[in-house]
Amino acid sequence: MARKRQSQRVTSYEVAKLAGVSQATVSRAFTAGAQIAKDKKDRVLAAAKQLNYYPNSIASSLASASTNIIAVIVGNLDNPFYVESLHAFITHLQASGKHVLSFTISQGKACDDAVLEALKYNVDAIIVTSAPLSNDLVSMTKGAGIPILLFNRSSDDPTLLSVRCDNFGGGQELGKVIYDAGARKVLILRGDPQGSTSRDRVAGFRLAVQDKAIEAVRIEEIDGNSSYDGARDAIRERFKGPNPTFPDAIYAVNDIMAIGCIDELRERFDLKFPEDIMIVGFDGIREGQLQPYKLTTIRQPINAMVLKTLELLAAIGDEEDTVKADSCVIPGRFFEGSTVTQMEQVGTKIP
Amino acid sequence: MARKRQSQRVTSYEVAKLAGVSQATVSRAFTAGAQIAKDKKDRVLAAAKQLNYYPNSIASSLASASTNIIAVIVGNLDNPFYVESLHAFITHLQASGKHVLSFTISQGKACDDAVLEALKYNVDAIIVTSAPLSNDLVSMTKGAGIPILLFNRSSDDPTLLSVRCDNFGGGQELGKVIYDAGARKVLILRGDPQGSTSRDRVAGFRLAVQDKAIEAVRIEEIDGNSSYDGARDAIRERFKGPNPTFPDAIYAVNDIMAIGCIDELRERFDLKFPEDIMIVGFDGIREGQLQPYKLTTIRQPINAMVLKTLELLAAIGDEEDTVKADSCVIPGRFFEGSTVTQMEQVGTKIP
DNA sequence: TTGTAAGCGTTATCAG
DNA sequence: CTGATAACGCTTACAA
Repeated sequence: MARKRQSQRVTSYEVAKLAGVSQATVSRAFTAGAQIAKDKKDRVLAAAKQLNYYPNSIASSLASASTNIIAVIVGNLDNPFYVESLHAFITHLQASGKHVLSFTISQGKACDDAVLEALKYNVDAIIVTSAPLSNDLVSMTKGAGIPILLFNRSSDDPTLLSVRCDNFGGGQELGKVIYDAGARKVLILRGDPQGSTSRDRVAGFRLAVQDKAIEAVRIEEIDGNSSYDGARDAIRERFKGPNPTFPDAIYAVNDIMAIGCIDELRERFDLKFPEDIMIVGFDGIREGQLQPYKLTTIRQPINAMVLKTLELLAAIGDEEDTVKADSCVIPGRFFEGSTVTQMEQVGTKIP
Repeated sequence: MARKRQSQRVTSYEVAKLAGVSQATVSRAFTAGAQIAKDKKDRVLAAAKQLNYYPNSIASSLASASTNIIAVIVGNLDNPFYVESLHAFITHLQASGKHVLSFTISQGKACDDAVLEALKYNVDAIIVTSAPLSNDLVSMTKGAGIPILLFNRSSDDPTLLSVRCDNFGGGQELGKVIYDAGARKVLILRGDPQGSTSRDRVAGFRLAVQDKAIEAVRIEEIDGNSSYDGARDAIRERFKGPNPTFPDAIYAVNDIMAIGCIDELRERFDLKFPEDIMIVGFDGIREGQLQPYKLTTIRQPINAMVLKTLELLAAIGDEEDTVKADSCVIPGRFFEGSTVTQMEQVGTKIP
């Protein structure tokens, strides 16, 4: 049964032979914390270096339980927030010797295919950022014993762990700020109307405004597709026609849409922020802090969120069920840019 | 030799039993284009669905030659260009049933560790974007028979395939544009002084300017670290002190530095572009086209570059050596923003 | 077209 | 602490 050798890759057997030990000993030499005498280890490592040997992680994945691969499914790399998140995941996982298998999902599509692929590769965990997930797949991952974690989104399924920013609380904070600044006519730019994130951010905002509202506040909501272009389109549509009237403030549920708003309103109407309109966003992406924007926003603590996620992952590994979902909502931090100001100074173009 | 079963994952043996066929037949049922009778295949697939079976890619990777995993090593996700590139790689590879194992490298560090990790996982190929690579590692990948491709950078090692934009040509084009606009005093903001990319872009620019130069052009070069912050720092340092004099034009060898320049000069000196200073960048990242910038630049054809890269990969798979490196330099396209104008209209603050 | 069985290169168990 | 050896779940020659 001759079989063509698929590559010239050195195996632990060859190292073992050269070092004069068993293959098992070679394996131990490359396993941190394994029981092995120092001299043997040195001998093995020397032989390995001489032969240019490095362990075959695929073989080790097959033989052991774990691949050291984490699947990260990113919904939408057009939104810098997800880029920064992916970046953080790669960096932190790399630091702890794990690897990231990245998937992207086109807007609006379910991430079922990606999850299935991840399952095939026996990944240690699946992290889903912002994309819907079918119940079938969730149960398959459970069957496979592979943890799924949601990042920056929640789910109706309470058994699914999720790490996210306190979207409701952040929305509230922005609502207060906007109300206190004197805005009484507010336009909200929603993201994905299906998504929990947008919903919570809007709900928090509305609650804060209503709590405060001795004076009535008129709120209008439109959809901005969670994207720069979507926001520009929505704004263009909303303020088309001659002599549009503008609100006192705009609340975009994420920064990238806020930037889209600003660009569109500057370009078409030469509006000034905050003099003509106030605007706030949510996320704290870097673009929002570029000099022409200096956007007032809630900064999501991406690093803390990522670390929390990895912590949860570790916890799941240890004990099956002691994981409490409560602690997985992390507060964002208000960031004062220069797109909100006291209403006295605001000269809106409203008749 | 009892051994604890590591998971409840269904194997092809169980499917085989249920379907009343051999395990090999199950394997064939899941292999596209395999020789198998339709009725058997249907039977197998039905059994698989019933048991929630899906193939184990790790096992298949071990048994076969290929993992269907491509390692993509990204130097610097702070630069949106690399983000867009990574995005394109993930998208296109996903479309052809491959997977992306992502690595990032901290600024200035070699990507040797990442390459070694990739080798351990027996990836089908390694794509390196912008990070230095030691010769040892290159020879190791050769030994392992794993192709390495450079993306957006070249190397002294002529055996290394590389796909990149025509940096020299793009630099030339920008040089012409700047000269023709009337600039005679130019500040160049370099990126990584070691890197081929920055070097070629500068060389092309200088050549074009010298070719044209009936009038002498004064060129000064400073380093911007290829980053937004680096550019701001460099500009701040360069124009510190009272009454600085400004050049006619700035050539930042990438867009993200150009944006940094603009922000810094706007914030500190309230300069207008192009009225006070002209500026051009290179890359064509989305940020450069935001309304406050509208940066004149050379747009790198990321998609074409990525497709070319994957094409090369496929070619390497087929025939070992027929790959010609010539065709791997792809021209960029000049994009006219609004940061260059005829010098008559330029009123610099130079005494 | 199908089944049999020998790898693929590790890890993990167990006996020494 | 070390070595022998059985998995791990698949692919693939080869025989039927």
